Amino acid sequence: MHVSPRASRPTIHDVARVAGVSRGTVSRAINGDAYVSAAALAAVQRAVAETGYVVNRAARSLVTRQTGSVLMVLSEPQEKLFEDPNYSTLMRVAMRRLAERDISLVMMLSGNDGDRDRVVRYVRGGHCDGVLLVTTHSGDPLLDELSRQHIPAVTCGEIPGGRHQVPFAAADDRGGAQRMTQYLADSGRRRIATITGPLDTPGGLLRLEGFCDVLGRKATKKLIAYGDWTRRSGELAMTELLARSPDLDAVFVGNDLMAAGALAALRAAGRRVPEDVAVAGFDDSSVAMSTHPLLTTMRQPLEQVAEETVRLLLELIDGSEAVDSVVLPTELIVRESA
Amino acid sequence: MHVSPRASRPTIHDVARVAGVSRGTVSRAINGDAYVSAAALAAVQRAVAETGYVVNRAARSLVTRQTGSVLMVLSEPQEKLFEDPNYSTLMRVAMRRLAERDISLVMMLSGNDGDRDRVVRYVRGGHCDGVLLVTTHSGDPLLDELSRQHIPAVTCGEIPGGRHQVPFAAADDRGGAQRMTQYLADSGRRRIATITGPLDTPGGLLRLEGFCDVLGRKATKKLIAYGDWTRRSGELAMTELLARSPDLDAVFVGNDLMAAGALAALRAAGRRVPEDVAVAGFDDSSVAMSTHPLLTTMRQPLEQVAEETVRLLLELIDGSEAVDSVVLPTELIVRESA
DNA sequence: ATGAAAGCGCTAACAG
DNA sequence: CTGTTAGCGCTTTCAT
Repeated sequence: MHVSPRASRPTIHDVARVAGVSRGTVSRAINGDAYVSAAALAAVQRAVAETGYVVNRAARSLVTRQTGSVLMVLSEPQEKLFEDPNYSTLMRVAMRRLAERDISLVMMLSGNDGDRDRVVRYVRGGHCDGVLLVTTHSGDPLLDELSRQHIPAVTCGEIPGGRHQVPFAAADDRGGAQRMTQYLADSGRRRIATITGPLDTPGGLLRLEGFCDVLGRKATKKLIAYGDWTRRSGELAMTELLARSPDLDAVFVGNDLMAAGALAALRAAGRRVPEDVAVAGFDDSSVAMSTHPLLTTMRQPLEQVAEETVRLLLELIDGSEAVDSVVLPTELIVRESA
Repeated sequence: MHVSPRASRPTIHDVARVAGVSRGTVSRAINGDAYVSAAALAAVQRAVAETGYVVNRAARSLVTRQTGSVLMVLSEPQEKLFEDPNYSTLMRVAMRRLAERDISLVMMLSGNDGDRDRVVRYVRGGHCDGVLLVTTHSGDPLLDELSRQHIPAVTCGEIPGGRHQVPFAAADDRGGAQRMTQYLADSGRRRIATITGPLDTPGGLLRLEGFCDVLGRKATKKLIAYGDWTRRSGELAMTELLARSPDLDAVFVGNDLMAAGALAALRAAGRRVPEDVAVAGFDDSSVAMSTHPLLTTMRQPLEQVAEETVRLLLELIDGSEAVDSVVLPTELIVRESA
């Protein structure tokens, strides 16, 4: 006595029988083909409701060669993946916008070689109609595979050192950094230091460049320290800066999380913020509102960046040959720390 | 002149030709069937490498009626979705563990009715082999669909008011709350208040119950305020408590984020922490290390909870008729605030 | 141990 | 406008 492991679902055949039309007509009705009589359409709709029919995507994929899904690839080392609100915003927006078009979002990690291999196999297998890249690095073999297979792909944030021309949407990191540095200088700060993110990330590099654009020769090595976006690294970098340049009176930090770390280091060193040292962050993430003092920072239009990223991908999937990358303006948020 | 939109991929047919065997044999070789000669196996492997063959999942699904994918459903209103590290940990662990078995993770939101509908259709369509529920509420129509279709499902955190017996993995919220409340009492605190999470979430309800377990009749209405997990709600609730019970000397807050808000309210009211008022959180999330003073809190074994959740689901997918839910112990982390 | 052949459920080309 | 038909690429009997 074999019990079928799962109730078998109604097929297009059942719908055709109930509606009293052929399978071809059902297919046309379902897919919004113009050549369907009103009567047939109504009959099919009734039959679909009655049978509880849901299209079998595997069968459809087999013939259309479209999968109805988009792959989002997260390429950071897994641990610190989600300290950054960038990811969650993009994910949320992508889920919403793709769902509207009945495209499903599948997520894969690509932190180590094994992962990367899996992702390449997945893409090569044609299992998705497009790819959403997050923090991809320049040498990633996935980029080659993508262009070889002509799979639509976009990245959220520019790929650093990109010889590959994957379109992207991003905040104006460089301009934002210039703006903040200028603000610090305009406030009368004379010895302005910076703590950068990893220089192999666009945010890390571009924000440092913006800083240097404004300060020019005054941006000496002694005033630049390197972090990795984590709170802890900000704390360490600040301690180091204090040792190297005890007379600094301001610090532009590459992101809010590191700025929170810097604040802790400053407090430990007995410096008052902002009286002795002004501290500025970048992102306007939620931590900016939970530090003491409240953090002055550059707001990134995360939501918009995410929206644009997804829009770009959708356009490509819909057949656009090429799309233009977009860069969105940042906004200075003055609170207490600078 | 029609250009094919995408290079056509090698099929099992190509592999068979190159390997000099039949398609049936290739299929057996690929799927690890025992009845394949060593010679045939080697030939197939060589041919696969040579052709760059990757199985077409859609075709396979069509016959096996398995999809090789798991659906993760996020049922919170979209905005505050990711303030909670719970989600990201579960997602990360799920991606890793599922990838190991070549199962892909698709994510869907189910915040409003439209979303919920889509999810039900997706599941009804048989588009996934199992479902990972996150913060599902008791009345969710998805639960009915799941049991009707006999689709394996587990939840991360118990479903409140659950008549449905979906297996789950969770931290010991109630025990943890008891432990923390007891710690506060043992420290000599006499007027202990609490700020709860939403009572329709397991964490919200169970942590309040744990609080009441220890305090008994001393847990009066005047000492209980309600929040919604957000920082802002914690700040508001604390302000309210201070107005109602100015003599309180400790507060057990349902999560760290609200505790950060409570800290701000206390500071605004001129109370010193922990001298005047002890503050305790729950979760040991990253904000606990960025407050001033550092937050004393209960650590949830998030990573383990996630691991167990996924393990449970995989067992179900592998054919277990039923699995037991698991509850993991929490740990008291004493820092500066209490 | 292997080949041949029959579908899985669907779309699309073709007649009508 | 609609029915018929030929596959899409794969697994899985059934013979051999």
